[in-house]
Amino acid sequence: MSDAPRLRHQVCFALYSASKAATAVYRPVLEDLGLTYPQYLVMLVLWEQEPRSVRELGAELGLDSGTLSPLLKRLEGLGLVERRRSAEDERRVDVVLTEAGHALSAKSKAVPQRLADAAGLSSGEIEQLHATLAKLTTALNSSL
Amino acid sequence: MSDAPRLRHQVCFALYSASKAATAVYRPVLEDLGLTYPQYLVMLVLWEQEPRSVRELGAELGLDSGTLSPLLKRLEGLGLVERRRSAEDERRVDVVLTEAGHALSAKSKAVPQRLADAAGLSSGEIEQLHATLAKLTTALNSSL
DNA sequence: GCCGATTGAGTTGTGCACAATTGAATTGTG
DNA sequence: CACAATTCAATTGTGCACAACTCAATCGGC
Repeated sequence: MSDAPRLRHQVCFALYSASKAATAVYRPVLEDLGLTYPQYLVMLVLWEQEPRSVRELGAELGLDSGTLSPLLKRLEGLGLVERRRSAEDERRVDVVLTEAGHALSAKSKAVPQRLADAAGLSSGEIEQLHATLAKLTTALNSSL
Repeated sequence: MSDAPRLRHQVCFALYSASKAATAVYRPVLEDLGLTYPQYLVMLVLWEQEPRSVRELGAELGLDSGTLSPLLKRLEGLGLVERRRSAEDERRVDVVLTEAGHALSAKSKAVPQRLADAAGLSSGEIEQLHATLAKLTTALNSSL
């Protein structure tokens, strides 16, 4: 007993819980779009800029091909993206949005507000949280 | 392009990234203990108090039986816990630590320090982050 | 130009997360 | 007491995360 680390005192558990809670809030909203949360993240990157290689998507999101390959296959199955071998470098696969993929962008605009509404934090707190998380993530990733 | 939500501006992505980075820092440390991160969380709960029913573990961790049942089966396979039907209520399964499970507690004491070392945040920032995350998680979960 | 090293995407295998369902045990109400 | 409703754990199915590996394309040094 006793001097073992306590669950409620652990920042790692607070992060884990908050992250799960956030995706749980998004889940029903994204379900209306026909997307899972990681699929939504991929679409966010593509809505910013396309085409993107699998490699670039992985760098943005911190995911490897073992995660992205099947995920992109599902997005392609949904008719939202297309994959094609890059002409300049035959190792690369470029991912581009289909017309349906572009169209979904409009329907997605209301998504982030959902989290803000449910968060119960002031915009100042949100901003500070965001900054601290960014700093933390950078430090943790660079310690590996 | 345009007014689509941007990945880097999303708090949900900051949470997702930070949570993944934290478990990545823990992974090699926990590997020395023979545990995955969710298995470590379950052990944390049991080190605080046992026995715990599957239901109670799920309530503490926010996980359902679909996640816990196979996870506990693996912990049992490792010889760290035992499961047995509760005497008072035959629906419940009580999870108890084995001797090896108790012994692992001592080796786990150094684990949380690893994250603190890698975090690059002051203890004040950590504390504030923890408080904000707790508040956020409560608000998000109660909005469901 | 050749060849070893590296890079990029995909596959396989393990484990977590969650929805939906099953089936047994218990509870509540008539 | 009876029995419908609820609770609890387990199972099934889908999808994400990551390690380890394969294989082809490219790059670098000579």
